[in-house]
Amino acid sequence: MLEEPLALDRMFQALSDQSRRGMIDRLGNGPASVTELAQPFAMALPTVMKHLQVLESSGLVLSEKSGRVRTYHLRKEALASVERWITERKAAWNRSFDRLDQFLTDTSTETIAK
Amino acid sequence: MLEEPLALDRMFQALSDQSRRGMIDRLGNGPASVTELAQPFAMALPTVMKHLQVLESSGLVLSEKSGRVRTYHLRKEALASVERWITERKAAWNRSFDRLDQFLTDTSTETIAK
DNA sequence: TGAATAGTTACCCAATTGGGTAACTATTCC
DNA sequence: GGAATAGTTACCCAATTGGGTAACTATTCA
Repeated sequence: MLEEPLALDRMFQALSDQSRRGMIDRLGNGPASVTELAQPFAMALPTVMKHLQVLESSGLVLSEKSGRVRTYHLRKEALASVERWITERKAAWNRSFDRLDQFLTDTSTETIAK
Repeated sequence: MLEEPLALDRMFQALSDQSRRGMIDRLGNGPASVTELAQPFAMALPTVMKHLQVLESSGLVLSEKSGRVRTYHLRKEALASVERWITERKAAWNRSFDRLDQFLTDTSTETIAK
């Protein structure tokens, strides 16, 4: 339950690059090899590999190699933990709005009560 | 409706640092000055300012200065656009699961039909 | 008006990042 | 066994990042 802050660091970092988000989108359609993932990008293969390593070390993606082909696939639970961070914040913000509402209500009631 | 990719880059980048996420958490409780935001951190003020500038240029946060005090506050709509990116992906993934389900169903029906 | 406060600017520095080439190691196919 | 394919390793490079110090400019308060 205790979210590792460094893991979140790496996930947000991994998501902060358009190309990497593109690779995640591609993987949303199912597993793919390095070459398939590289195909839409005007990048040298080793550069693509670095992006994939960033994604894998963030935990958003996994790979295993069979023969000469390495296949990547999504780890949806990881994306879920990013989502959790966001929804927790939204919840907290709404709570503090509620407190403000309450304060305003109390204040105007008092004013009326005078 | 067309999400600016570079804006997302900057938001995810801004969220990829624990200290910056801490400042966002603090701002969830209401607006705060630079000094207040700096208080929990063992960082020099100019370092804190850089974090705040990263947050502001990502659009997650806004500030205005009155007298000698600069006050920061959240821009919740911005966090919402990060959230949107994530929920869109989740939706897409579920759709591709549905297709897989359909495929498996069709296949087993065929097999039975033989 | 002078001291204290709040923030800002101008730099410095090492580590990381996102891009690249060249050369290499498996695997697989004819 | 040799060529083609898929990926990997070892480097290089400039720009960015996350930290810092020193010195400065408002503002506000006594």
